[in-house]
Amino acid sequence: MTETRGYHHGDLRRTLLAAALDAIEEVGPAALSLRDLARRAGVSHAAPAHHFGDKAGLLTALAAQGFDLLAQALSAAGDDLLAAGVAYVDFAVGHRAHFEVMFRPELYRADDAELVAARERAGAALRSGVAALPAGGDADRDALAAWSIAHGFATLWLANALPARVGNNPSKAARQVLSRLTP
Amino acid sequence: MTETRGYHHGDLRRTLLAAALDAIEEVGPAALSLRDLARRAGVSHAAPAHHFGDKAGLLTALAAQGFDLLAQALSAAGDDLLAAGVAYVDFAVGHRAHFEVMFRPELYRADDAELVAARERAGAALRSGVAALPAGGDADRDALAAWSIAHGFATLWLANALPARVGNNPSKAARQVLSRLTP
DNA sequence: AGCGCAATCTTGTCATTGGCAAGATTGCGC
DNA sequence: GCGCAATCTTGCCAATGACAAGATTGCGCT
Repeated sequence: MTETRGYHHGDLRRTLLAAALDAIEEVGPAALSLRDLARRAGVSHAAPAHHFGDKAGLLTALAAQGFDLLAQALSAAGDDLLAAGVAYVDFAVGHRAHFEVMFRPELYRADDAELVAARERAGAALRSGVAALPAGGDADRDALAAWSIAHGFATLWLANALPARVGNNPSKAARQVLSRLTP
Repeated sequence: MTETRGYHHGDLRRTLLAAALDAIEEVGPAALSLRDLARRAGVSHAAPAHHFGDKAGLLTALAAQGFDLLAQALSAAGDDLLAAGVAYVDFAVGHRAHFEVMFRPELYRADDAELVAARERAGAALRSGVAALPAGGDADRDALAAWSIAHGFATLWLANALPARVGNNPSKAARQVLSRLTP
């Protein structure tokens, strides 16, 4: 894969995205350095700019990829609200770098066409996850409540803000917390 | 207040913290520039370092201040769960800069003594807000669910991730969503 | 009153970074 | 096999964070 070591890298764009995920998990999306990515990929310091324009361009590509992965994860979880919520949290923990970029729109171009499309796919998957709710309630309110509780738990987990007693198994803890919504 | 314009500023520490809040609301906590703060305060580029050591030191002070303000806001909201939740969201929206720093521990020194104390005060206020819950449920789970839903809604609101139909009144929207927890 | 000293602030410097411009190399279409 | 555009490199500049060394000031102590 990375054996092509001529003047042309051959697969630099994907290599840079993968390196960015590693770097973001180490230092966070804000402290990401394009030059560091170039060093990790073994190319010159200006090579990334050709593929992504600037740092915001790279993060835009990463965010779009993230929304796409989230849409897939939510679709795979099916129509069960609890399963969708757990899938949401699992995605956040398992794709921490993607998740952290996705919900920091000041870091990327939120109006990018490809990104908007991916985000809408994820939104549709989210809505279909809460479609099968017990009738009688306000659907909008219930959907927003479900999204909020899953997103809040995931965010607090990633920020290391939760007390130790919650344990170290995000799926299990998330299932307990989310079950509060579906009595 | 800022009329003392001798060699010594007189109130530089507070001035820098206030300038930092403005700057963070404009460009986010990661893009904060110490040199920009120094320019806003009318001092030399190295002056901030004397009061805070480095950028992480300034953000640590800001986070501690934020947890303190949050503790006050939650205490003022009383023991009602819904009121506490709305107060949490109101704090996030009304003190956006503080809130964004507080839950990004990679930006500051999370083991700072003053900060740990303030965070524990906020945690205590949070727990007392959910203490008066209908008996029968798991208290830990209910507290975590309440925190998650309030935090998630606030985070999604700040990230501009919510659909337009939610409106532009965070308190009102938050009250509706939070009421899902207390039927 | 005045002296010393520490706190406060300034100037100067260096490595790192993002971004731009110009040039080198390569692979692909014709 | 030729031209050309895509890809990558080298070189450069301004901005930044951090550090060192020096200037200025106010406060405590005698």
